[in-house]
Amino acid sequence: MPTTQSRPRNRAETEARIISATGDVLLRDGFTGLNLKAVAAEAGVDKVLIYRYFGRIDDLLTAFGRTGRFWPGVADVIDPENDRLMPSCRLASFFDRLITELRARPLTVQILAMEAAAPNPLTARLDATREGWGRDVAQRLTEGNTIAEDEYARFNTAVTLLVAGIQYLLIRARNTGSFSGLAIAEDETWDRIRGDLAWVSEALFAEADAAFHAAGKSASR
Amino acid sequence: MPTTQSRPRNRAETEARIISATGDVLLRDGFTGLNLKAVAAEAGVDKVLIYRYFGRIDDLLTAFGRTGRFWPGVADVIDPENDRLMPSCRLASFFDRLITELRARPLTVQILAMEAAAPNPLTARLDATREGWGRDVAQRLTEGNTIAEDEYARFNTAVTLLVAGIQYLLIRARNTGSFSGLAIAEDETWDRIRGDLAWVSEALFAEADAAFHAAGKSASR
DNA sequence: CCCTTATGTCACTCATGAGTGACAAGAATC
DNA sequence: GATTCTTGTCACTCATGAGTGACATAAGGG
Repeated sequence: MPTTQSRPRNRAETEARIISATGDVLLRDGFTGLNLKAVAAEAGVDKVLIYRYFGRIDDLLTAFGRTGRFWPGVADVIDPENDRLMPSCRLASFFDRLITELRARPLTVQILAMEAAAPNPLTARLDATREGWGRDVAQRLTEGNTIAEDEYARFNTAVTLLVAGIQYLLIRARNTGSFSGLAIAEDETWDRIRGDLAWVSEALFAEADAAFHAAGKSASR
Repeated sequence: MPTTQSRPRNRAETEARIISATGDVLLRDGFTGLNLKAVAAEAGVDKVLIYRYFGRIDDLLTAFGRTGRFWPGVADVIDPENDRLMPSCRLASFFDRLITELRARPLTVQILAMEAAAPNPLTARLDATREGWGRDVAQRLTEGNTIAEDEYARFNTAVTLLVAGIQYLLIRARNTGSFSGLAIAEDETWDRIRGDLAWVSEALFAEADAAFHAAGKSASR
């Protein structure tokens, strides 16, 4: 509970405190504990200022959504050597990086959980950011390789389902230690998942890898 | 709003009405709209009776959880011809049936969404039901086939992730029309997903299928 | 130094939902 | 028919969170 006595008047700083407090509350109490009173208390600021500066609570969420880059960028999840890797390695590296990025963003996982419960202005922001992300990623993962049209669609579905599965397990890991026998709260489990996904990637891309080799490009990382 | 005038006094029926109303509210308004007042109104019954007959709201959820078989049984998701099918077909049939079963249970999907938001007595029930389900299913899918120890673990992770992905997409489909380009609210999309998962199953089980053929068993459905 | 405005504080209303106590009226029992 | 228990109704309290109006004071401009 920060002192409210000696702080000089400063709208910009107060706004920043409110935004920051929003993230802190979300992180600490989850989206179920996110409300104006809690944010005001966390920021050491009167409720009224939130209304004055941001409008209603939805607008605060919108403003909060604008401040952070919650979703990892395409560059963050694509291997820097992507172009030289064979398809399965590209995909394995993508899963590896996606897991790392999302596990490093507990706030993002909270927003994902929020989104799963019910969409709102904040999750809409995340949704918009993610718009096209899937397509861009898929493009980076497959570009330069000869993959048949229908195979591409199947590949897309498979990757989407696996990405969805990763998100879901991360959401569940906030509250649950074990999912279907996987200790999803443990780092070691996620290391194992990374490894297993590398195997899945190979299985999914067996043909594409063969074609890649036949084309005489370099194959391993 | 049912009439409260002429209904004869009957505790058993009233309890049944309350339980039933719980499911109706959950289905209609989602778990965010589930509260005592709404349940009482839906049942056309006074709030007090819920306290009297069930105790607090958590106990109502527990009672509600006891009444229904929300999670599909192992037999519902395993092909009747499972033993004669090759591994990839077993898995494909499992995905097919799981999707069918879960899509036919909107209430279950609501409870899954609840569980993702925050565990409670009702979701605990679902969780307990599901306890061992994954193991049993995996056993049925692989029994009689020679699968190496480490390959089994990888297989397990892959299936868990895909099942998690299916659950997540179903949860999201309550509120969102499109996820990563997939129109998850449409029946046709789910038909396509079933087909694509059959392909994924083949890719994951290529080796096991080969071993199955080598053992001279019948191969197709 | 005074006045205006922006910043911050306080004290409320309104709505909602959990939970409780007291009372009214059937239904069975004697 | 009077008594008693159960079922159902009504009228509240308590807690919480959204949202608003009125006031106080710091800061800067004239």
